[in-house]
Amino acid sequence: MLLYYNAFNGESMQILLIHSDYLEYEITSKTKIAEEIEDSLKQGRMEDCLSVFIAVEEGDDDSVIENTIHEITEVSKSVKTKKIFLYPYAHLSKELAPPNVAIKILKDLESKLILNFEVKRSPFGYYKAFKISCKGHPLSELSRSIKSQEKGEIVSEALKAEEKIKSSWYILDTNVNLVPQEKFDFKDYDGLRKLTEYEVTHSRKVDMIPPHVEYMRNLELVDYEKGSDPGNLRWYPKGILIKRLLENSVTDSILHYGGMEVETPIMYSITHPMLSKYLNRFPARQYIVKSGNDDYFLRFAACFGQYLMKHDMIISYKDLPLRLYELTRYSFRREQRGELVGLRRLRAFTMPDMHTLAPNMEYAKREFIEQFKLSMKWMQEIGIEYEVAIRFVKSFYEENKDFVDTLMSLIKKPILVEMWDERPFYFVMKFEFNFVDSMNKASALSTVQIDIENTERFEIKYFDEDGKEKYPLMLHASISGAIERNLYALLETAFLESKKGKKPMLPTWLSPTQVRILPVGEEQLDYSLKVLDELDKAEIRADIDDRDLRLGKKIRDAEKDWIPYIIVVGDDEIKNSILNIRSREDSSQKNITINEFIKSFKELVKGKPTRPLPLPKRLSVRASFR
RNA sequence: GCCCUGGUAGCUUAGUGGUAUAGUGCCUGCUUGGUAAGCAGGAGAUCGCGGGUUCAAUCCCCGCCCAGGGCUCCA
Repeated sequence: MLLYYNAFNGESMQILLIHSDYLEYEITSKTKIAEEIEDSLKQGRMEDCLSVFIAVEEGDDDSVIENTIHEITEVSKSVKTKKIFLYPYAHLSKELAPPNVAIKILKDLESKLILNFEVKRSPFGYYKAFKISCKGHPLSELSRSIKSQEKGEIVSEALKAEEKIKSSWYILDTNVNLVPQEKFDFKDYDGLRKLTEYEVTHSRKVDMIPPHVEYMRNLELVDYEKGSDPGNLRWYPKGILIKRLLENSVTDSILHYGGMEVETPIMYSITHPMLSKYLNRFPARQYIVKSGNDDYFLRFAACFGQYLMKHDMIISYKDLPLRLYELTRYSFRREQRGELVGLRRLRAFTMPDMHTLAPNMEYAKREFIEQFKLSMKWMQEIGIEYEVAIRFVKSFYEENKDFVDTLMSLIKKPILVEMWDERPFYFVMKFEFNFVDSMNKASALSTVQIDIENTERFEIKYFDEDGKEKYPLMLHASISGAIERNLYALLETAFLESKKGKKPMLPTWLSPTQVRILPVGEEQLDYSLKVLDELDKAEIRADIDDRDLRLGKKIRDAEKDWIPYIIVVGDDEIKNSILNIRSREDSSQKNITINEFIKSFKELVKGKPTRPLPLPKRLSVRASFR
């Protein structure tokens, strides 16, 4: 099994630090476990250095390296030296690591320390004569135990491989020329410039709480939940309304496209042979759940359940393309603590996940293009601006340039391209639609990938015309990307608009309260309730501010709630059977009849799903969630 | 996960080695009003959690938790 746990308490690397006037050594003889060395390493001397004697213990792994560097750095600061002498010294421990592990850790340590220090290392596995002179001041002799990571964590091979993979960055211009990223003129492409900077150089200069985090909490949509693991949120009624509308909307579009909706378990056995192999080809960290004595991992997408389902299916070439779809509530990824932010990066998130089987690459490409279009349509429907990134294995690009032409003819703007020398994951190509937020951070929403290895791994087969069983190709698609991330993009978009001087708001079809009725005083309440009833019958989410407050106050509260339409009901309106309506979008006021309003409103939200308001309609009896 | 910064009523926040402001929200009463905040009174805080130093800790020290930023990473 390729998975590994680095963990378990107890093991630690032992180090002894001595601030020395000098340390010198000379090899006397070789042991069986000696590393190969050059002659220059047979003796050595360093002056005014921090001598670091090290014993790598059983169970130590890479995770001790950073901690050791940290310790050495701290001590070197306090004794004010930039010279480090690493000296393997087995006698510090009774439970030594295997020699190959120890050598690797020592070398890694050396190569990382060398970035900030002058470093010498004596060779591993030799008897050596050495002389040392200890400075003798209070801080000059220190010993430390460096622990491995304490908690069990599974790091997939793909995650580790990703660190090593070489990629090149280009911009595909509108003439479908591949321009090296640094040579492209970004003048008219600010969003793409930000995406590229983010992806290539990772440079950003920001120092503020992300606007969407303030919004999500202040609007009583979503909040942090201290009682859970970080990155698992609590959703209030208004938030869940928006979430459900987005979910229903994307599910509808996928069902119309031809996805067959299924539901699969959220946890799978860690020892299942097919699954554990796949875990290692996916760049994510997992949650582990115990059931009795068995370990299960929480799914990070709908892949597992759908693969296992497809494995058992009997599929003819006539049935292709075959698309299984699930809205994963939830997908779990145990992201690093420091990566989690608001709605942008979570440990539990909702994602529509569709897997399409295609008999060959031509077919797969055709599907890819259709799903690319479907994603474009989604982004357009929720009104989010995005930048396109495509990632290829180099050889795939060389063989499929025409395919790229087609994508460009659809998107008609420059695209960021990442090209891999070799294939780090299970896919040869993917696209993403990236949203760039108010802090110039980019994150992926829609994505489709062409997978060339998993049908074989999971023994997913179809019967071809010739009656033989074959492995199809498979596309992974998340048409909208994570639903939470869609809301993040909507809120950040609202913030970006507000910076331009517009009032921040959500699209009307997603606004929890779409219309608020404000009776000027108590005498208008009965009439106002009738108006509310009419709107309710028309399936418009309306509520009424029947609290004993001044009108100005009620208006202010409605504005703070980003309500798209405010209706004020006073004696004049009642007398003339007319509604006074203020629109948030353009701050205009209109006097129209209720039927006119309903008609224009329905026109505006045509084709969009709707749900009732999940809160009391009278504000006077509505509790606040925070 | 590591590094940096922060955590004081529901929310926003002032402040201090001798347990603490204010605004807002909430409750009560008064008021009745036209497009972003009427008036008054009241309740509301183990100052994130645990330990240490001290006669005394919300404040100083250590550990932890949570959040934001950086590294890293992605739906």
